[in-house]
Formats: sequence, C-alpha cells, structure tokens
Amino acid sequence: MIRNTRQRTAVNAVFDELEGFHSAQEVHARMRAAGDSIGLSTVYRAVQALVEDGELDSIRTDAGEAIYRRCSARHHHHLVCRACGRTEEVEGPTVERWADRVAAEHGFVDVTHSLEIFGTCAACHRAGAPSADRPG
Amino acid sequence: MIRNTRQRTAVNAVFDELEGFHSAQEVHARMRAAGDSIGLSTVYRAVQALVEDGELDSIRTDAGEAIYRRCSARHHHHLVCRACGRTEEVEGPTVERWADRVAAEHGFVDVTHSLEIFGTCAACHRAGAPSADRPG
DNA sequence: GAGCATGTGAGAACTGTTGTCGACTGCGGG
DNA sequence: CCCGCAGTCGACAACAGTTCTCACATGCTC
Ligand SMILES: [Mn+2]
Ligand SMILES: [Mn+2]
Ligand SMILES: [Zn+2]
Ligand SMILES: [Zn+2]
Repeated sequence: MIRNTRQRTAVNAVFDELEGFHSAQEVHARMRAAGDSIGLSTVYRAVQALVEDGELDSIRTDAGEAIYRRCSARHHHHLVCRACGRTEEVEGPTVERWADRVAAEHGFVDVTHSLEIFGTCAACHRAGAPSADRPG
Repeated sequence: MIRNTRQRTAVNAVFDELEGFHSAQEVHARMRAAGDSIGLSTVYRAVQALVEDGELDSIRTDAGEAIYRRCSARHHHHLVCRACGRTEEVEGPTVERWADRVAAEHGFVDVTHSLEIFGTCAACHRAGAPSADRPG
C-alpha cells in the first residue's frame, strides 16, 4: 500500500513551481537549499513513483541524465530549448499515425515511440545563445 | 592528424558483422572474446570517433546506455525490436517537416530532433516474446 | 495507542563513461 | 631506411548518476 509521506508530497510540490525539465539531483539540491530535509535516494524514489503515476514525464539528456517535468495527461512530445531548458508540449496526430503505420508495415506490434525536438528558443537566440550541432 | 591504428580498424570492422545496436562494452567484450587485444577506453574513443565521422549512429537506451550501429549516410530514424534488438532504418519526410514546422511556430531556431520507434518484431512476437510498456 | 508494513536516508555499491599518464607507434621528413 | 614526435594506447583511477542496504522512523489500520 502506498503511503502519504512528507517527502513524497514535497517532491511533488516542487514540480508545481518549476518550469521545464529538472533532474532528481537538482530537485534534491533545491529542496535542501530551501531548508527541506530529504535524502537523495528518497527524491529518486519519489520522481520514479510520480512518473509511474503519470504525474511527471521524463526524458533523457544527451549526457544520459534523466530529467523530469510535470506533465499533462494526454500523449504529447517536447520541444526543448538547449540553452535555457524551456519546454513546450507539442502534439502531432500525423506523427503518431506515421510511427504506427511504419511499425505495422514492418510487422512490428506493441509499438511505442520517443520523439523530442531540440532547438534554441527565441529569447535565447536573441540573447545570442551558442548553437550546438546534433544530428537527429 | 588522425592516425590509422589496428584498434580503430578492428572496432570499425566489428560493426560490419553486427546487426542492430550494440554498446561499447559489448563490442569490447566481443573483441576480447575473439582474441583481439584492445582496451575499453580505446573502444569508447573509437565508437565516438566513428559517430563523428558518420560511420555509426548512436541512440540511448532507456537504461541510459549508449548503443551504436553502422549507419547509412542519409537522415533517418530507427524501428527497434525490444526483444531481439533487430533494427530497421525508416524515413519519413512528413515527420521531418512536422518537427521543423512545430519548432518554427514556437520561435525556435537551430532545430534538431530525435525519434525512435520501439516494438516487438514479427519473429519475436511469433516466438512469444514478452511485451513491455513504455509510453512515448 | 500498538503493531507492522512501508518509507527514509546516510553511506556503500554499481554502472557506464571519461580522465590520467607513462609507454607505444603510425607516419611524414630527413 | 630510421628519426622524431604528435597522436594513440590501455591499465587504472576517477567521476557522475543511479540503485542498493539496512537500521531506524513513521503512516495506517485496527
Ligand atoms: Mn507521439
Ligand atoms: Mn528525422
Ligand atoms: Zn531558451
Ligand atoms: Zn525481435
């Protein structure tokens, strides 16, 4: 049975005040800095539970770090600014259909997909953010 | 200046005989098992160089491990069997355009994207492979 | 409140990856 | 040829992110 703890509630609350994606370690550091007493392991367990509950969405950075964000329920993808981390949720029925069709054509079943778009947001571009190269 | 070494050549050759995606560690183990003497660091350096040369394509598993595969030059994506690792390269101009358009609509520039499709291939499905759940 | 399954957290362990550095070697110039 | 040396190798240590361990704490049910 899943129990209601101060820590779990607190981690969940952090994502109410946070835009974009954030790592477990970052959340832990923020909480500690704010005077919240919590262990790193607990933060990891909390974000994992929240992902399973559909409260958070997680993606992986190029560096291999898992980052998390409060997430709306319906299926969507992310448009992430490489410079500031700002994130837009985007939807595209076309893409969904394409992925399913292509998989079906190859005889694949039980199909899922991952899709993220990366770029430099208008604000960062204006501010002269550095551009990275990364083939998709 | 980039030098031609036995090790670099050997790593490159390994991917000629390998279908699907494979990790640096796996490649290292295979080479060692085949009597090839090579260091793990060297394998890492080699696959990284090969990715930069466009010889290999790399994606990241859910577990955060980088895996590599010999890759054709033109831009494409992958349809990967969760059970056996079998991989199909797929292309979709529709998706490319959709990603660019959506990013542009949000004022993003310098846009790239990552897109992978996962499923169970026909052979594995017939063989009764287990199905995983993984939201896209 | 008592009992106990569940959760916590400090620290150790693990995993994939990168850094270090003395030894080695492809390769262009002499 | 062989010299010189920048580029490379590889055993090993270091790192980063994540997970495990286990003694202790604490929600929940009764
Ligand atoms: Mn989708
Ligand atoms: Mn594409
Ligand atoms: Zn930005
Ligand atoms: Zn398969």
